Amino acid sequence: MNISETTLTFKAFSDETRMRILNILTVGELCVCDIMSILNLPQSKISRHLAYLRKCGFVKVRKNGLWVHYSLKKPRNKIQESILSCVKNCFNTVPILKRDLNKAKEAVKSKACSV
Amino acid sequence: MNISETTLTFKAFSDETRMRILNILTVGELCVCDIMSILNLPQSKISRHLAYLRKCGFVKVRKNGLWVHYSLKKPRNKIQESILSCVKNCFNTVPILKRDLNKAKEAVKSKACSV
DNA sequence: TTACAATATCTGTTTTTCCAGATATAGTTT
DNA sequence: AAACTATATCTGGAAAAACAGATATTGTAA
Repeated sequence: MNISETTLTFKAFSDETRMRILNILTVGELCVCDIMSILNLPQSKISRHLAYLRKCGFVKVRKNGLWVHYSLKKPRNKIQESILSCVKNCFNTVPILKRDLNKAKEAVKSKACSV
Repeated sequence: MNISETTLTFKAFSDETRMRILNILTVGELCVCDIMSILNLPQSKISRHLAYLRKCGFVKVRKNGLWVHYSLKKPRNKIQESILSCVKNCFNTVPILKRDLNKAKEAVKSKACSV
């Protein structure tokens, strides 16, 4: 574990859009269009930040036809692990993150039904 | 707790210099000259990042004559608290942070003796 | 094979962040 | 008060990151 890997981990969360994306991915796998509609942000913005998160190894991708599904990767080290558990425990104290999370749960639930 | 405060918390740790400063402050109060010699970085660089950390409420200042002593503030919310405990638990897996920490402990110890 | 839909990437621009070196400020000592 | 010391801030510039809108790519469906 080196220091630039460590700062990278924090950088992932130091942008509002990425923080919101990482937050909602804690409920499970989502496709880009889900993320767009949950966060209500333009597609190119979402895609750009997802590319960032992919590059620094925070999320993984599953392609299925036209859809690209994103989910959180298993944490690779203690720091990522500990920060992710922080996300899960603390972020419901931030209104917008809490709201996003509820929408995300609905999206995941309705998906499970339709299968 | 709002979201920009949250991203700010992560931004504090998303720069190598600031991460190293926050890391060594976990051992106790240090003055700017201590920090300079522990991290071996130019004074203006340290000062600039300390100003940043001051502004976003991570550190507090105690002036004593010519010296300015910095220490960590008590965490203001669950997120800061949880990240700081992450610092204390995880950062010894990062060689440079571990080394910094040992130097910092010496600095604090020798200070305690001279009083 | 044409049209469409989902996602990714490119473009040009603006904003933010970081830096080294210079200068300013404000206590201390002589 | 002059010289010195510790620290803070300013300057100008470089690099990185962000954005919206346009375009490209790649499956799918007609």
